[in-house]
Amino acid sequence: MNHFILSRNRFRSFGKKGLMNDMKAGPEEEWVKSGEVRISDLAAELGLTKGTVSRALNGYEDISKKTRKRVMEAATKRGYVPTTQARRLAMGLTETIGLVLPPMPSQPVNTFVSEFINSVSAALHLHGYDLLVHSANSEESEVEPYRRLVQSRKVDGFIIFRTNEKDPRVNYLLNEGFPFVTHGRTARMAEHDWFDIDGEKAFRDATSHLIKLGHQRIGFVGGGKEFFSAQLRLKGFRTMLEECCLENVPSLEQPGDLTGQGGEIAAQNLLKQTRPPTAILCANDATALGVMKAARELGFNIPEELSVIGYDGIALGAYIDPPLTTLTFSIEESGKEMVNLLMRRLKSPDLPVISKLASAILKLRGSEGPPSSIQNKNMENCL
Amino acid sequence: MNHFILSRNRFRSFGKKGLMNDMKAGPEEEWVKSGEVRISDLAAELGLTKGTVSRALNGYEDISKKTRKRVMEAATKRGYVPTTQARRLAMGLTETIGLVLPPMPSQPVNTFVSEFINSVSAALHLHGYDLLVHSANSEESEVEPYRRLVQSRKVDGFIIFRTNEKDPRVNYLLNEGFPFVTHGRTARMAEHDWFDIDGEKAFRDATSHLIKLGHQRIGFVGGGKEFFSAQLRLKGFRTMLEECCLENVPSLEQPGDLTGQGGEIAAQNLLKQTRPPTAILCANDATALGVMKAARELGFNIPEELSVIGYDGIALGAYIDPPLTTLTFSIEESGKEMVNLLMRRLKSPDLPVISKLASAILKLRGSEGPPSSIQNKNMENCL
DNA sequence: AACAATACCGAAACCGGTTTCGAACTGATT
DNA sequence: AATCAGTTCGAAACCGGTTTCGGTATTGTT
Repeated sequence: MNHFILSRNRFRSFGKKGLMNDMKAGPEEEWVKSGEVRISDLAAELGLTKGTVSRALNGYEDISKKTRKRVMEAATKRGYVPTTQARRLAMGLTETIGLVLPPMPSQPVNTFVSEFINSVSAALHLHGYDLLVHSANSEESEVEPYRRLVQSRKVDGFIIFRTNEKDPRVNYLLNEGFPFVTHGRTARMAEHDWFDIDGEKAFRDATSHLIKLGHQRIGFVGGGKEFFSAQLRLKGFRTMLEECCLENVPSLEQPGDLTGQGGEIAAQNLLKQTRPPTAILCANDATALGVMKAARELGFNIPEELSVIGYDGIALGAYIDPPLTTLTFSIEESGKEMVNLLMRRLKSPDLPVISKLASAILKLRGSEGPPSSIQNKNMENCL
Repeated sequence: MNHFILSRNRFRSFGKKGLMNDMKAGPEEEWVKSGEVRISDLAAELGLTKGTVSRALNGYEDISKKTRKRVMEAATKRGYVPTTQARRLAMGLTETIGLVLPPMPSQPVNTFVSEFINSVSAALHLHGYDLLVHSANSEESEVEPYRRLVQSRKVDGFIIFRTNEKDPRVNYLLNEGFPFVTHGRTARMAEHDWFDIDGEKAFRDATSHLIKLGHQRIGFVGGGKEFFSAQLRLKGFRTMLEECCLENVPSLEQPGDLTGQGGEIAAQNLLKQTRPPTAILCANDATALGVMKAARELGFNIPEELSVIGYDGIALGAYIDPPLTTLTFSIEESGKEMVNLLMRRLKSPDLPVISKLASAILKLRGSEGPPSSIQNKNMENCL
């Protein structure tokens, strides 16, 4: 009748830290909540040691079929689930990946972050890993959260996104030899795994599309110089201009900051020129929205008098007037691929660095079209 | 000279699980990475036991000032940081809160989730808690992720958002006696802590605003019936109509699904009526965007011929034409307050249930105005 | 039937901390 | 000098698992 041998820990109920009240309750009482069975309870109930139970549950070969069956059945019957903390401590790993949210713009406009978290978390789950999301405190250094997570051994690796060309987080983790994958390239991309969207190609495509429509004066609103991705987009723009023998006019390249406000300012600078561009390429959709707003206010009709193209593929772009043509990519794929890269790295830390480049596609929605007055002066030379 | 006594665990470097290569490296070598010092190392170095070191670091009273100072200094010098997993196992808590992302709409338009996660995570950090973000697998039951997290004891509590009136997650956790706080009310709100925005009042305000502008036929596009919040918004709308002696026309209340598409369909139903409304109130901004799109396509000028008001306060609303008037609230405050409620609950599980209601404010941006033909038939009776 | 090989399980160490208990030492009191 | 209370720390148990090692019991072989 040793059916209900209880370890004293049974009474450490959730968060209450063992207020052993009501200990007189009979052993047959149904006060057992899910997850309150320990491996030692199971072992005692079966007349085995916890080592044996553990091996039986984890598929060791030196357990007889009969015993294994007994153990498995008792485990499911009693609803035994191993305590994660204990298992992880014993195995010397955390099965947790850290993701530190970069400081948010005060007016966040795109849903990348939530979609990305969703996708990463789902992919991690397939590997038995958890996602720890940490927010960056703008008071302190950018690497501080990473340092804390590494030192307290809360995570086995990191997912980093929105990389800068010279990225302190990357420097720290490389120096520490700690596993991570970035979404976006960095100056040290040869030393770490990364996933990125081919923004250069994307902007070559977009530029080419505009040129084929007949545009010859194309403006560009960039992102912060610190973002590698923004530079690459600019590079794609320039490359295609050159390829098509179009002059690169410096005044048509405006800096931006990836926000709507930045787009407004940049658009004013562009459209108030004596010969304004007939099309504007924007480093992201938020910028494009700012550009469209400024264009409206300055009396430019889109797309008749001004074509606008963004980057990010935000869903909202489909609902504005005119719907925003944009470069879009799969966030879900990004998350999955990054998790694959990271899992590979965790399994075999000494494998050579690899990377993956995915492409964005141009989603035509209507904010671009042929310029009102087509002047094909130089076109024939090239196309 | 016992300065560098090393426990064998020193060599369990990150993820490699103790491949003790290079053990011949001299003790003076600088291969010690951050976070690789264990409490036993510290104890040996100081000629103390780990129990003593632990108590010294945790401020127990039975440690002499001299010893405490020695320990603290050695700890900072060697960069000792306790291993979280071990500490948590010993103390019987996880210091982790779970947040399960509900299934995402295919075209998410608002940034609530990322802002919310950011805010919750920051607030939790102040209390020494971590945020575990889990994504819901649409294949399985809604409560399954919660069950797993509870049983494997990965979290001490939950943050739940986007509640339904009858919410299986809430039922499960209440039954389990597991701590949680919801963002949004439920049918069992008397039994659990919750935080919510007063959507009813918000929609009374918005409706009142429209009525004062002269509108008498006001349409409403709701959210799914399962969402309590959507019902409350509808209730606010109806209440204010009644209060102002306006007839509640059933055909002016259209169901929606909180998406842009849903808004489009609902708007078509409303605007194709023989006497279309002069204003439409939408359960959220995504819906409002769909409504505006449909209105444009049907030739309604906004706000001259149709006023539109949304709810959520998405930043993008400021960049469309016309800028979307909306009801907005502080997501940061939501996160903070919810964390406060949850921390209180974790500290003293038996305290009575409390709740907090915050209010949304009407952010006028331009998508509403007086109706083109003002007929003040019934107004004088009420105002 | 004797012996080696194998299957199966218990015992114990371990992961890295926290916390309880009691012993040794200190200094003050009588 | 003996007693006593108060400091200060060591020893050991504990959290809940995993993994190594070795000892029986069983089986197979000649």
